Amino acid sequence: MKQTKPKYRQIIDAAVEVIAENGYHSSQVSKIAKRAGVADGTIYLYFKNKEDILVSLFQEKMGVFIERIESATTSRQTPSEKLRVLVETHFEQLSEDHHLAVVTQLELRQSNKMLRMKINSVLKKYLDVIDEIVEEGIREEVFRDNINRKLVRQLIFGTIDEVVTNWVMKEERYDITKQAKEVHEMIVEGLLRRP
Amino acid sequence: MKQTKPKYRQIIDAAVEVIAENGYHSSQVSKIAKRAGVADGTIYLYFKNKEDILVSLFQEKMGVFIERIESATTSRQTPSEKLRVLVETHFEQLSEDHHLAVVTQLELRQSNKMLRMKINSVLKKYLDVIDEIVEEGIREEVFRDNINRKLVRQLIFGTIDEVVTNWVMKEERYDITKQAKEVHEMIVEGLLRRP
Amino acid sequence: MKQTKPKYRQIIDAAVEVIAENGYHSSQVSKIAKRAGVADGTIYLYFKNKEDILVSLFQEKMGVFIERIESATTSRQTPSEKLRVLVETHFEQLSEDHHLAVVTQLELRQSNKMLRMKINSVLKKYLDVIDEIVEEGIREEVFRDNINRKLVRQLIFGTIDEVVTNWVMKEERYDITKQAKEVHEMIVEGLLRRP
Amino acid sequence: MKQTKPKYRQIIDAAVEVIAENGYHSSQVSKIAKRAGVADGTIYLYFKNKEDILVSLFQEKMGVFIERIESATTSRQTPSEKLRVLVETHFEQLSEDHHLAVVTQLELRQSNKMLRMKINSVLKKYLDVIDEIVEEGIREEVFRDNINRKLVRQLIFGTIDEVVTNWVMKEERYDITKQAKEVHEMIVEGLLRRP
DNA sequence: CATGAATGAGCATTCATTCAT
DNA sequence: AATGAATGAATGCTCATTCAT
Repeated sequence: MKQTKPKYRQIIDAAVEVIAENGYHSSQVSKIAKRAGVADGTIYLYFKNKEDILVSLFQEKMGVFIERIESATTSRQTPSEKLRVLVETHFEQLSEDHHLAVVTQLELRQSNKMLRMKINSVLKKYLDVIDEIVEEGIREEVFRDNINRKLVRQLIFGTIDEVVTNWVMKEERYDITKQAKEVHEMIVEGLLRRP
Repeated sequence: MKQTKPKYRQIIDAAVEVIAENGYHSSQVSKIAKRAGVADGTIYLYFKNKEDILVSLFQEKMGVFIERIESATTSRQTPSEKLRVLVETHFEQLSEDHHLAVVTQLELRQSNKMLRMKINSVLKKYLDVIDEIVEEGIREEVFRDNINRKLVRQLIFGTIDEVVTNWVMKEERYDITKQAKEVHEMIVEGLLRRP
Repeated sequence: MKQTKPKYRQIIDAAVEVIAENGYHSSQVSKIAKRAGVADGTIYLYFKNKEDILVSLFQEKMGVFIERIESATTSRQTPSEKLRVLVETHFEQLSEDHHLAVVTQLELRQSNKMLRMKINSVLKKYLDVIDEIVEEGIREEVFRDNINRKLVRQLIFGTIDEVVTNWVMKEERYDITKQAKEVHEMIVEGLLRRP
Repeated sequence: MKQTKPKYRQIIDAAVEVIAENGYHSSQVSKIAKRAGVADGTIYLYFKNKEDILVSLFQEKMGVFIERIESATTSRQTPSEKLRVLVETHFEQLSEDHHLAVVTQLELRQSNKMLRMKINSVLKKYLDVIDEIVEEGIREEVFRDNINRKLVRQLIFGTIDEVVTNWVMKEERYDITKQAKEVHEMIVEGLLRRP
């Protein structure tokens, strides 16, 4: 069956697979091309260079990833509920895409400083979502107002990231989505304003 | 002045410097050898291969790092105090050794999966320290007993790591030791048992 | 304004420009096609391959070049006058077409042996013109009869070519047409039969 | 028999052979290394990059080439004799080293502008030798004093170069050293001061 | 113990040419 | 006739590791 997906997406999907399976350093352009079913040279019609594949990959995948989290946290929810949904959706998405989980948690981190800067700018949008929920929680007097917003964001993201990384390194042998509730409670526990 | 440090340590110190200054991927064995003041071949009398330099580096440096944290958390302290001291000592040590901070937070993460597994086994000891403090807190009924110990450890380590990484990526432009108190409070707030 | 020149000529003119501006090795077929305002594939409807563009270019341009020299050396002139006109016309034509000068003197020489052999067969006609003038000079007893005709031709062509190349390499910073008279005198001086 | 020549010279000699036999564009570094009996990487211990091999090759070979011409034109000779010896020595040397002749007359000319600039600066010394002989001839009132020194140099070098190139392109099917006398006479004929 | 010259596997990228439309 | 997306062969250079001295 001939691939009919636009080549750009075809290549990105191939890259995720190849990197997840072979690791970042064993993922030659030619291997990605082969998996995508295109010639080596075709890669360069759609991407500036190898690094551009990785940046684009991250942008595409994280774009969808973050959008889903944004649309899952609707206006009717309380800030705490939003955080719960954020954790849940984060875990679910990685749970459903094994390759993506490996790539984002392990492989893409071994890229050079330049690439990681670009990756961070993509992550910025995710951090903004967290910031907004936290801000809302404080405004609505659900969260304590004596917290350092930036540190709280780092706690939330750092915790989620560490939990996911541990899960991936344990070769995803347990169901991470079942931890969402606990992780959420643990995080919120420290944020709630006491009467 | 001729170097009199044993060559093993000489090479490890050179590696930290070279990696911090040039980045992981620009740190060739020959560059490390030159900085250490030995011949390229000499490296291989003390280390199995390049990866072994990095693993040893991490073991040596983290060994001291963790020992200091262990000895700073004495038996007279409460679990919460111990956590505070842990955060403080963590921040202080990286604050005092710029090279080490860059290497552990940024450069060593670009290593391959294999190397990072070995690094994780070194980190295990640190995580054990955290686990013990948490366990003690629960036992002494200071921390809630309905928490998931493993997740709490991931929250503590994930948060500290994220805070430090942010600081290093911001080129250490602020004094991270001043954040120790807040980070500690933020973490403990979620752990404390309520009356 | 739409190009109305036949595509064949359009492409050759584009090639001269592109090669003169970018150098031989940076003159990709796609760049020539773009300059000519045609698609890459169209090139191959008019030329067998890239080398064929260059050979055709040289044939076309040198065809005109040599024709002009032939028609400038009329039957009424003495052999020495003909040589003077030959040098003059040679210099003038390259002087008037900067791109052509760069391409013939510098860029086309970086082509491979095969291409240069073909170029030489184009030059053959020019060398014939020289031969004929020399022959006439000897026949008319203006030039010495103890000269080696082939060597004299090599002296004439070698000198003219070297003078032009020096001029192009000096970025044409002086008026080469002003040297025609001197070059001619210098050449003829060695040819003239002494009383 | 193990090669004992210093590797630097070994590689240069291999390069001359390989380029003469395969042409400039088919002379991969790996091919040169193989011929020199060293590993590819070894090349880069002695040369900065591929271009550096070619520049060094030209410098080394032309260095000797020019030195021989210089020492053959001794102080006891007249300017005209010096020119004769120059032509003779030029022809003889290329006659004795087929590979070198092919490389200097054909292959090295297809290099890029950068390389040719460097080659020209090596040639400068040769042109200086010519200039000096011409100058001496004029000073001693053997050559006419109304000649343009620069143009004369271009005539001498252009002629010699053209004669040699024709010989090489004719696959050296005749003995070029036998032409030295004639070429010399032809050149000097135009230079001599008439009584 | 120490040296450092030598090794050689490994890979991103370019670009002339083709061919389905 | 014209297009231009797709092809895939081809190569200079780096650097971890070895080993003769």
